[in-house]
Amino acid sequence: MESTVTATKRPDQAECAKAMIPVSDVLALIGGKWTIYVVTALVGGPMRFSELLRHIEGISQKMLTATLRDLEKDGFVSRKVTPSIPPRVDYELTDMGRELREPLKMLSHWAFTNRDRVDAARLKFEAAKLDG
Amino acid sequence: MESTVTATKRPDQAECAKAMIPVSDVLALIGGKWTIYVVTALVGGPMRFSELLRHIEGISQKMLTATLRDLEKDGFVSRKVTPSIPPRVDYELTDMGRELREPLKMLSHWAFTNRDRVDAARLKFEAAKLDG
DNA sequence: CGGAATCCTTCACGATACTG
DNA sequence: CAGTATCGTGAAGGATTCCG
Repeated sequence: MESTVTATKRPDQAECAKAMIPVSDVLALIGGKWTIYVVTALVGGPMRFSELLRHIEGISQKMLTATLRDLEKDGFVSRKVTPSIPPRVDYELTDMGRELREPLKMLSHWAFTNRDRVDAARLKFEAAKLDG
Repeated sequence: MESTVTATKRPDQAECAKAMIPVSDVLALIGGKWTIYVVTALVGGPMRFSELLRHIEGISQKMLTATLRDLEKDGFVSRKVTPSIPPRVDYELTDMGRELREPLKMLSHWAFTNRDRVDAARLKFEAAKLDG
């Protein structure tokens, strides 16, 4: 079956090269400074604009608006306006938005299990720099 | 055992809120414009600086240097100098760098299976904007 | 309340030139 | 060959003000 496979084949090279472009794309989609914070906040259910603003510490109203617009544009969140006085706008994750959680969980798991390795590498790098 | 658990608990909220910070960190680590290109190029094995420069289309030597420095600082790639004439520098993924492929594969898989959904959402968003 | 508009700062990135 | 140094640009993000 696999008698012709050589040890030097390295199929991952070409394979990953193709996959690289969409990865770059999705990174552009969720790579914004506040994107994952907004997505994560909405995982628990729909939220109003002002709720998000209070819930996500440090975000400005401008960036919240921009992030929500981008997420809406790409189909990750839906926007429902209730024309009352005062107006009410609810944001909610779409099905696709919720499915984002899977790859995000992978990333968070990786990040959590590797954070001290990264820290150690940084200290080592600093030390090596001082030694010359 | 779990008689006190209510239906409105939504454990994902708090759970994700904690995981959010490291996700944001790792996104900052690999969020650079060229980072995944460099990592992907190195998946096939060690490479010299000039090889990477030729292999990664469009990258400048400044950005390649900067990206490699960042990756080295965080422990994703190792740098081996051979003081010959002309000098030779080889870059290679560390174990941790190789482990990055798993979450990256998740992202690429997600991106690939969802790219037309994103496109559709964008068209719909554009159309809705024109309708007013 | 939920934005839009404006101004300003920072910084990532690109192009080019120079060096051990 | 493998960088460093310098300059310039645009986009991202922050603070503030105004509006329906």
